[in-house]
Amino acid sequence: MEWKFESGQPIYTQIIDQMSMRIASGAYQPGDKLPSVRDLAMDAGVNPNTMQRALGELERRGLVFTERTSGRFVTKEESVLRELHRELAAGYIEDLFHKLHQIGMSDEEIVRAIDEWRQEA
Amino acid sequence: MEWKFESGQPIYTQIIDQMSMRIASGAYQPGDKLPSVRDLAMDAGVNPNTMQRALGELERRGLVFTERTSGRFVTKEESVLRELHRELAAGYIEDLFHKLHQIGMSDEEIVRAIDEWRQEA
Amino acid sequence: MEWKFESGQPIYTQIIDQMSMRIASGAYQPGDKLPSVRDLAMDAGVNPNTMQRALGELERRGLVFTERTSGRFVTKEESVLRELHRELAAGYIEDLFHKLHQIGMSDEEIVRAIDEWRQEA
Amino acid sequence: MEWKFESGQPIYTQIIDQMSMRIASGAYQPGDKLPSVRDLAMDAGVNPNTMQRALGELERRGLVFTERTSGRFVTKEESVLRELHRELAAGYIEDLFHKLHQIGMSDEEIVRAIDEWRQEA
DNA sequence: GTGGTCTAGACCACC
DNA sequence: GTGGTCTAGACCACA
Repeated sequence: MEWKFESGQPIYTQIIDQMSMRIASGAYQPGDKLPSVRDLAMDAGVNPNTMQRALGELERRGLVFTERTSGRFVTKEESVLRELHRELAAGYIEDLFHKLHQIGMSDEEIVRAIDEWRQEA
Repeated sequence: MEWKFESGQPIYTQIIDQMSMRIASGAYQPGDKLPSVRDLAMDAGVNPNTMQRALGELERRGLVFTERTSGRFVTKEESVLRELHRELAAGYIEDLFHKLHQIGMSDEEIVRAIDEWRQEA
Repeated sequence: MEWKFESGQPIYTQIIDQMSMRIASGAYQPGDKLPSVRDLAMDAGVNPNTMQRALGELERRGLVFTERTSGRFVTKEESVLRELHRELAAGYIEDLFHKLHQIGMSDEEIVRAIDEWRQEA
Repeated sequence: MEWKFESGQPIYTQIIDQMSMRIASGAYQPGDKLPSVRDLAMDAGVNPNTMQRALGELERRGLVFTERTSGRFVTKEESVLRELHRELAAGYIEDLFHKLHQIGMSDEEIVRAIDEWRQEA
C-alpha cells in the first residue's frame, strides 16, 4: 500500500481521498481495524496530527468509526459504502469531462470517444 | 499557467503530459513560439536538462518543431493535433475505467454511471 | 464520584452545589456518614480549609449535621430535603429561563419549546 | 465579552458552544465580521490552532462563512439561525430534565415545578 | 493583514 | 498500547 502526494492540494484532503479509495476498493474491508494513527502517519510520512485530521473527517463522513481505546474500524454500513461508490464514480467522471472539455470536446464527442475506446479495448 | 508535479513518476514525463495538454487545449496555439528551454525550466522549477529532454520527446512526437535559429514552435499539422486529441482522450478514459474497475464496477455499471451523471449535471 | 470546577466562581460555592446535588440525588443517603474533611479535600483536590468552609455552610443550611466524636452525617429531616429539592429545581429552572431569554425567547416561547421537546423525546 | 472554560471538556467544544451562544443572542449579528482567528485566540487565551478548529466546525455547521482573504462572517441564513435557536433550546431543556431526573423528579413534577416557578417570579 | 496547513512534541484518559 | 487534545511556531497563498 503506497501513498502518493502531489503539491498544490492539502495533504489531509489527499489522505482522505486515498483512504476513501482503499475502503471503496476493498483494500480495507468493512469492519477491518485500521492501523493506529501513529502507524498510518509514519507510513505516509506525515505528522500524526495531519493523519488525525484526515481520519476525523472520514469519521464525520461515516466511513470509519472509533472505539475509544482499541482503534478505528471501517464502517459496516452498506448504505454508506454504496454512497461512497456513487460519489467516487461521480467525481472521477466529472474529472474526465472537465479535462476533455478543456481540450475542446463536447459531451457528445466524449461519449462517442468512450464508445470507440470500449470497442478497441 | 502552473506546473504541478507528483512524486512517484519521472518529472520529464509529467512535463510531456502537461505540455501536451496545453497544446491540445489551445493554451499554446498551432504555430505559437514556445518560451526558451531556460525560461520554461525556470518557470517549472526543474533543471534545464530535464525540460530539454521533455521537449525533445514532444518533437519526436511531432507536436513541436525546431527552427534552428529562431526557436521552438507548436506544430500546425492538423492530423498530428487530431491524433493528440485522440490519444489524450483515450488516456483519460482508460484512467477512468481503471479507477472504477478498482472499486469493483463493471464496464456496464460505469457506462450507466456516466449516463446518470450526465442527466444530473 | 467526580468533581468538576470552573474558573470564575469561588471553589467553595461550587463544592456546596455539588455536595447538595449528591445529597439531593441520593448519592449520599439520609443518615449516611460523609468521608472526613481531609479525604473529601484530597478527593476534590482542594485545600482542607476550603472543604471545611463548604461543609460549614452545608451544616448551616441543615443538610448535614455533626456528631462531635464520630463525624458528619447527611440530615434525615425530610422537610429539609424537600426544601433542598425545591431550591435546586428552582435554581436550574431559573438558569434555563435566563439562558433562553438571552437568545431572545419569551416565557411563552420557552414553555412551548419545552412542550415540543417532551413530545419529541 | 468574556470566555469561561471548565475542565473536563475539550476547549474547542466549549468555544463552539460559546460562539454559538453569542451568535444566537445577537452579540454577533448576522453578517458581522468576526475578529481574526489570532485575535479571538488571544482574547480567549488559547492557541490559534484551537480557535481555528472551533471556527472550522462552526463553518461546517453553517453558522459562519469565510471570505478567503478578508475574514470570517456570521451567516445571514435565517433558516440556519432558526435551527440554531431550536437546537440550543433543546439542549438546555434536555440538561434541565437530566439534572432534575437525577434528583428523582418525574417529568410531571418538573413541569409542575416550572409552572410554580413562573408564578412566583 | 487574512485564513489555511503542517510539523514537532507534549499530555491526557482509557484499558 | 489506543485515540484525543493542546500548544508553539512555522510557512503558504491571496489581495
